[in-house]
Amino acid sequence: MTVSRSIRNPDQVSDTLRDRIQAALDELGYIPNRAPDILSKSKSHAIGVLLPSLTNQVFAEVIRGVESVLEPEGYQTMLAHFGYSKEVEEKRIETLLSYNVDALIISDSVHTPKAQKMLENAGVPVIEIMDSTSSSPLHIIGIDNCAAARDMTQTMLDRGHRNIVFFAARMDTRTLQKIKGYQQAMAQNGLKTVVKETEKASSFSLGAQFLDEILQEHPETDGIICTNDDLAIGAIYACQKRNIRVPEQIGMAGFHGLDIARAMIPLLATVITPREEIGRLAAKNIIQCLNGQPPQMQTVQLDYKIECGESIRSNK
Amino acid sequence: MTVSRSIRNPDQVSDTLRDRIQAALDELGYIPNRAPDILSKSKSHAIGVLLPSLTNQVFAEVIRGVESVLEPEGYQTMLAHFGYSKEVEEKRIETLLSYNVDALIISDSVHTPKAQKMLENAGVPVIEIMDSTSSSPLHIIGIDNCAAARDMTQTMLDRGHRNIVFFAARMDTRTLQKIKGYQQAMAQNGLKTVVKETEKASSFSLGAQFLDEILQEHPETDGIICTNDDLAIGAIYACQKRNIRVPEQIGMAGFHGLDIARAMIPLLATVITPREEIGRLAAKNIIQCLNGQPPQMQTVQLDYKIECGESIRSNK
DNA sequence: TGTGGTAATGTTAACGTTAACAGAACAAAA
DNA sequence: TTTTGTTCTGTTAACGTTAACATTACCACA
Repeated sequence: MTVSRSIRNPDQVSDTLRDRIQAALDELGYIPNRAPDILSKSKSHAIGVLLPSLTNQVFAEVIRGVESVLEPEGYQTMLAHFGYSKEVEEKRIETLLSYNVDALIISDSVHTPKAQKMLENAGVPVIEIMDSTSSSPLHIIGIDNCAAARDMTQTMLDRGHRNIVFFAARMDTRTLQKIKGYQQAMAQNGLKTVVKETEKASSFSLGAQFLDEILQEHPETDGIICTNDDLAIGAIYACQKRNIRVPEQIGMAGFHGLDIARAMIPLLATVITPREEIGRLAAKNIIQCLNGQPPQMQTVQLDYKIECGESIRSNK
Repeated sequence: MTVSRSIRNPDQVSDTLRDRIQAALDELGYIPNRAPDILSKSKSHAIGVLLPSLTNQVFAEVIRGVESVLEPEGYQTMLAHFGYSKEVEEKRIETLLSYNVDALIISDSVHTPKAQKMLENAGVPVIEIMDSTSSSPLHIIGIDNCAAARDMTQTMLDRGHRNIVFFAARMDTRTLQKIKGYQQAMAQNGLKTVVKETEKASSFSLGAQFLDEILQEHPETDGIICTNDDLAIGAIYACQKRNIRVPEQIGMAGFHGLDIARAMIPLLATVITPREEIGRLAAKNIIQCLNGQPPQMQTVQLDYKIECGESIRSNK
């Protein structure tokens, strides 16, 4: 007990004893064990973060945002990812909760029934991030993917692109929202929609492959909007190989505004999303909950920004 | 106790009771608590993985490799990163060990004295990954970064590039090894070396900035080898903006072979590193240790591959 | 009806830390 | 010397699960 005190409340222990204890700790290389604390107080000082993918740069930046807040507060981030599979997500939720995480940040609104139940009974704060249009009863922090895609489509329409196609991948909630926004904008202008889709992960090569296919299936295509930058960049490279001029012959727009999109030539038209800010806000919200302050808002909707770059036609 | 048995050894419990228990578990949404097990057996069924960065795609792929092995074995991956800071690394090692991880995968050989001591006294298997030339006493799985950089430099020299400069960032062990390899190859050919370096993270924009600077400082430069693909790609875009022909005027080589490097135009010359394989092997090694089999080899050195792409001059 | 055996269920202790309380040591004042 | 107060150190119990052991229930057979 005196050792414990000497670590946590050093001034309650006499100088002599504290020095002797410290010497012993150093010699032994003592590392405190968190397990008993977790056991007796169900407080792990760890926050679970559940994302579809870690390879995806978008989520890497969300993590950075989360950690920038949690770390100075003394919380450990416990990462897990589920590869876009609801069944794996269910297992991951169970694992995180079994480690007694103090709160949970998740990134989708559709779950298996069992996962849904676990989240309801978790007994710890749960926050959903990424898409603000989610119908989930949880606290939500994200952007309106539907509106963003609608805006980007309208921007392309305004600049003279007509036969615009949507390239989708990983048909998750967010991609479905983007497709919806694209369809709304096209419908408003009385244009028909074409969506290329796959359950596969998005990648540069998938963008190139989709471009080849669309040239066959819809040679009239003069604009493409992609569910993310990878697809758009892959498609642009494929155009360059085929001597198709971007944006004169085909305009190209991505989503997220990754570093590469903002460095490449031509500069990619894209929707810049506040990924790091989403992570930061989610973490702040969690900290508030854990400190007993109920969070103010049910849903926090952040702004996105349409960046026109050089890969869609210029205004008029 | 009967509930515990009904979960772990269902056949030792009568059918009636098992059904009643299951019904209760379902109703309550029971999630087992790992803390007591961790406490009484010091077995968390979690493996700590400590990397410099998660944003860096290279490490994201290492993680994928690690998880592809650990997950089917029923182990949870506990990720932590330290942003290339030895002090943060020390804290992270302590945190991971305080959660009773069953093993540790680390990615550097230089640590603070305290961190060093913690690793020695950890009482769990520790494996170091990434650079096989490390002098650490631990089990090591990685590639010979020095030889890889030497090979790439020699390849560029063979193809007529002479005034080759090295672009470095994040001066970690691996980058230092690469610089060493570059210097060896240049010295063998009686050429003088120029290294641009910074403690900042590598990025596309840093590559562009370095290119601008080197054009000022060493206008005779006709080849650049970069510590990773990001820098090389940023530098190539900067060349394109300045109408400098790659590879005719300046040859450019990266490191790692990221997706984008293998999709872009011109195809980037790069060293393809077996990142996912490193992760897989490290995890397999850990599993072996935990199953009581001592690993065969102290150091496992994996192969890299020189990919010439289109960004260095063609052979003769 | 008891006897022996097996199948099913129950009890205890252990893990490491700390809150809450208990006790000891010491100094200063009466 | 005793009393009082303060500072320091010690004891106990709790957290949830499970291995190891203990007990009970039940059935078959003598």
